[in-house]
Amino acid sequence: MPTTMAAMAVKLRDAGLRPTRQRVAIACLLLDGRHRHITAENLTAEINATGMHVAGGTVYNTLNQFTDAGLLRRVTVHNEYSLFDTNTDHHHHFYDAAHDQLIDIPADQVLLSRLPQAPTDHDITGVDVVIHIHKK
Amino acid sequence: MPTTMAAMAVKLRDAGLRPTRQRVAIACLLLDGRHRHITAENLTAEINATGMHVAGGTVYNTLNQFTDAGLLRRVTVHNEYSLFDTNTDHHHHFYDAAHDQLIDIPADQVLLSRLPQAPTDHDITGVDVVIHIHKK
DNA sequence: TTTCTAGTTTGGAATTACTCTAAACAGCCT
DNA sequence: AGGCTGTTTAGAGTAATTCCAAACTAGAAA
Repeated sequence: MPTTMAAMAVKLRDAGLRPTRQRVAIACLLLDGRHRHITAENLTAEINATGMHVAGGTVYNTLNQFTDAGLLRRVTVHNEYSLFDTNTDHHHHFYDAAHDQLIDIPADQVLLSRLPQAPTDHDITGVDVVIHIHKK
Repeated sequence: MPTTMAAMAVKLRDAGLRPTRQRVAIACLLLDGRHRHITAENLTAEINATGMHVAGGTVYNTLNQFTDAGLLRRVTVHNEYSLFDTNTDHHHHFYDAAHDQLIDIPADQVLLSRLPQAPTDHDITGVDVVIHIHKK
């Protein structure tokens, strides 16, 4: 399964995003099928490691655009900085605050057998379960 | 059930916090038994409304100290600013991102009938369920 | 009651994550 | 190639929060 730049360009176009050099580069790093959690800072470092340069603002814009397009998922476990999950399938998270570490939980390992009714005139758009853990 | 300053001083002392003027004032506003969600900015406005003044840094420090002492609970639904919940009992939340609105869900309205095992050497310290909703 | 001290508050500066802006640039259609 | 429109860029700007060193205070002790 070669994740070529051409394949990424197609993926971006399908998502309604013009495949620019920067977006393709970031897509190659993030949308290769591997499941990871990444920050803007973290991503910038990876881009730099490949020898190329992308402006800070563009990194933020791109992460937001990918998220809006459904290519990434924003994970909210603390309010210090944004975390993006390359796994957009339905799943949940363990979070160890002491080590600021996030671990995926497959959707089938959490069973919500009772959910409340959404408030009047509202639809449920998603259910996030965060299980806080602490090292013994 | 009068929520006197003296009662608040006792509550603070029990929590291991020296009952200073500022902390008692904030406790009177937040720890009176009412369930609410509040931000630092919001709290500052309320303090000002009573005619007293508390430095910005102290508001933040106090909210953090109350949270560490278990008198408040930090709610993480976005990463723009911190939200504190005066309800420290186990419960969950509806969150409407479009209106940045948070609504409590009593614990018994969510039934988690299957939970994953915590990673090796880790304990589960809490389970947060956030149900994202959107106005029709 | 005065004194002492450790803990607290203060205002302002510093930090941090992120957004905005206006000018340069690059896809892509023709 | 030409040109329109969307994108990138560097740097300035913003907003929430923390840090700092000096002034203050609660509470213990004298």
